[in-house]
Amino acid sequence: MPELPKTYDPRTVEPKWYARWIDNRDFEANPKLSKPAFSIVMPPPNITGVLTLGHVLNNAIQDILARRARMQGFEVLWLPGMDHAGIGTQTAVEKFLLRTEKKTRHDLGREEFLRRVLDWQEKHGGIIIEQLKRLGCSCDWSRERYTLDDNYIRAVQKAFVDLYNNGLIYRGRRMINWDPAAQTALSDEEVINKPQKGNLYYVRYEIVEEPGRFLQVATTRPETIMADTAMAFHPNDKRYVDLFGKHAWRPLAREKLPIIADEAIDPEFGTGLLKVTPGHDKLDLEIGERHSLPALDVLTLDGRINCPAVPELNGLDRFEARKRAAELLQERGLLSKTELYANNVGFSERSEVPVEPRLSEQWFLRYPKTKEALAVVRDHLIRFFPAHWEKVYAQWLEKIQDWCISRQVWWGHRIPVWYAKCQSPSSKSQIHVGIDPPVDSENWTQDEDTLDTWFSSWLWAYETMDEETRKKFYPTSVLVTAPDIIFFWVARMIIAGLEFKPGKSERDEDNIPFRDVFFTGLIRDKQGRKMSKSLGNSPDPLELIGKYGADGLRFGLMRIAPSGQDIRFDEKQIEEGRNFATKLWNVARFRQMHGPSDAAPKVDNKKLSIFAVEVLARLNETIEAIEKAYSDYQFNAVAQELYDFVWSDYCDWFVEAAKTEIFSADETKKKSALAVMDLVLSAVVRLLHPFMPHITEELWSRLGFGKGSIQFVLPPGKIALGDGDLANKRRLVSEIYEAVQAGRNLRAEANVPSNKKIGFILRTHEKWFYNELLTIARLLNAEEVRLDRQYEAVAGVPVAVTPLGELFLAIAARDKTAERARLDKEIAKIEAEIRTVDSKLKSESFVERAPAVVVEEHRQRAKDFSAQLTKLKQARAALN
RNA sequence: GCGCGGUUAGCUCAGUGGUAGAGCACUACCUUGACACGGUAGGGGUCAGAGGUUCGAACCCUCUAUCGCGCACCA
Repeated sequence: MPELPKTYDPRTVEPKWYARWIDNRDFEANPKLSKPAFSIVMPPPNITGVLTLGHVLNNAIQDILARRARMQGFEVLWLPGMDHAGIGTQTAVEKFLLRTEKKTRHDLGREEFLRRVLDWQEKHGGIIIEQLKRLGCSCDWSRERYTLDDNYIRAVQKAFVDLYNNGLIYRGRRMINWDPAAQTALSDEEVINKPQKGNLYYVRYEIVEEPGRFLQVATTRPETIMADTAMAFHPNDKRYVDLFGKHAWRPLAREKLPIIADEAIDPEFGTGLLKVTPGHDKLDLEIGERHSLPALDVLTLDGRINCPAVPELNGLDRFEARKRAAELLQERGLLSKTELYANNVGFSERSEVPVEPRLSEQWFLRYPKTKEALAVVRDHLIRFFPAHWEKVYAQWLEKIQDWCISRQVWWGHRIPVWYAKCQSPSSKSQIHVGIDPPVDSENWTQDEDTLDTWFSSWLWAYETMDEETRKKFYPTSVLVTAPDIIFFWVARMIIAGLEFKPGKSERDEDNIPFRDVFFTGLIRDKQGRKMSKSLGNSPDPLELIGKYGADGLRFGLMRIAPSGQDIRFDEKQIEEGRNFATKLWNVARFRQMHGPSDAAPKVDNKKLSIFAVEVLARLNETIEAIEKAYSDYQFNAVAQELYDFVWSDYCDWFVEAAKTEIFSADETKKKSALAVMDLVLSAVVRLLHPFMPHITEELWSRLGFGKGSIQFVLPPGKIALGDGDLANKRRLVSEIYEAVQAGRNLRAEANVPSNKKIGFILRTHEKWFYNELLTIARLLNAEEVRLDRQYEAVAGVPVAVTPLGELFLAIAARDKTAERARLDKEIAKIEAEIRTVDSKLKSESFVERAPAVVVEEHRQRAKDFSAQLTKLKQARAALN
């Protein structure tokens, strides 16, 4: 067996193993096997996206779950894929065209533009898949899917057609969110409200029937005055009652406006008068419908004024026009005042421009199965982790509105609807809704629009699977996703599952898309800002992999990823992941230096050193803690448990203590210590494998723990330490370790260099640790630890009171002042402890009402402390 | 306005009623026969504030402050 290199080099090890796993088709799921199923569908990244830290976090978690399940004997399907990302991809290509050719998509025409998108996809598509492979993701790449696969397209169309035939999808002219930059309708979820500083303009409207009398109306949008079709006040508002039925002059594009009364008006706001603009405001449209007012549209699709009647404004951009309109009114004496005003404005999530409420003919979905969707989460057929997202989910479903699913975008799933070219108004067949075009297609034109990208992704959990796969792997075991798409995707997938029933029965539990949902946190930068391209604060994960290895990145990130909390990213933490990998590597290397490992180490409980008992007991505790953490999706806790066990319990304590046996001439003892190391190392690499797949596979192979891959080996179970004396042995070890720490502290306080071997004297009547003196000496870096029951130290020789006895440094007396100060500090510490414990014990209510165990614990502590204090005081008195 | 989450060491964060923790950073010593991407020791916290429940509160309850998120309102 070749010796391990001195440092671990992930750059050669990681790609080597990944290639081997792929060659062996280790990640491919076989639905024919009888092993229990475990499945995850990957939230499909955008086809032209590149890997971000968010993806790393999300996919590392999925990989951990998939790899752990594989080890546990599940048949695992982790199904990867990509999303066509309608608006996103189209916008990227449009920007590119404008920059390189100074052309818009309209210049090219639909067909040519789509060809260009495909070129773009050819060039930039799928990069992220290669990056995920570099991360070590164990996806079944043979099943990679795309939301524009032929089958998938048909499935999306079928969903549309079925919903249409069930009366759930309809076409209607309604107020929608219009994105003037992308020039498409958006769903409510794609609009983000942001507080904005603006002005409240007080505009004067003259009363037609009473020339010279003016009404004041407060508005934030004077540029839409030309679309006013009424003035309105609250019917109980006495100020305006006499005006009911009269008219006001519209100040721009002068027209007579009826003055009406409507309950929707808030008399407290502004002047209590509302200019009713049904074409540009949702509330106004409702008022307009109640009073049969016309809805005028004075904006173009790209957000300019379309009103030839006011040439000063016509053609101006909406924000330009707002200023100009205010000036015009000012010039005409119709603007009485302007106030600074903060209100919320809806922005397009994608284009980051304010959306325009707009009356438009679009396709809508009346959500089905909303009650059932609420129930499956409320009744925990689907469990959310962390659970508080259940409430957010429920609130969304309770207030749900119809979903505007059509987009004026070319890249995507074309709406499967055709309109007859020559319509005979009475004919019912002027619309054709179907997966296939009408037979006489030359007489029909297909709807120009495409479907909201989420209308395709909501089928992702099962339309990515064929019949056989679905039978085995649907519903999926768990979905791992970021909470910002809980409405966009998670909720809609649940609805789709319940509505389309892809499961093996009609029952909800067979049709829900997943059983658990784990919501990750969002990764922020060190200042707490969201990572974004424009801020440039998002590190390139590939660069991090280059510096720290994929395993280092994964482990470092997982250790700081608290469940459901946002994560503040700091590269230091990835460095720690890398350092941990190196630590593991080196402690394995240490084992390997002492001969070949035993794949099936046998340990005899009776022959184990007490230090071995301790480390194995800690391993058992760690295994238990890890299992609990996994069941709650507490990945950071799993990582932390492993980190602490490996670094502290195993490396710092056990390996150091075991060196006594490893370097001893006693072959039996040496073998026993090496067997314990094999036991621990073999367990540790298996426990770590889901987090750090490459290095653990390398060590598994190098140390020869098994012939095959570590991927399919059962995780370690707890080791039987059925020794009735276990607790006692563990107590002895902790007393030894405590004494060692006290002794090391003595050395340091006395300025003895770390590498200098020095003598210790232990004054004690205890005998039980005689056999461990060599180990104690090694841990203290002592040349010897001499036992002396009667030892009388010269005043000023440093001493520590330990559970084993009083431990003296075998050096000449120190400067008495320094030693006094040191002891005084120790005494003060102990006295403080005693005060705390005593005050509790003196309290009658504590002694009476606290559990007996707790009281007894406190009594024991008080006893120990005062014994320690007595000895410290004696040492202190000797210095006087 | 409603709802959710956070506030613990200089920093990033663990900690579900009984002795306040880790890593980083800092200080000192150390290249000791796995590891300087390392070892040993040390300093550093009235657990945001106030009140309550309890024998006992970082932890449970109420209120306040503050930061973040979601929803609603938005003339």
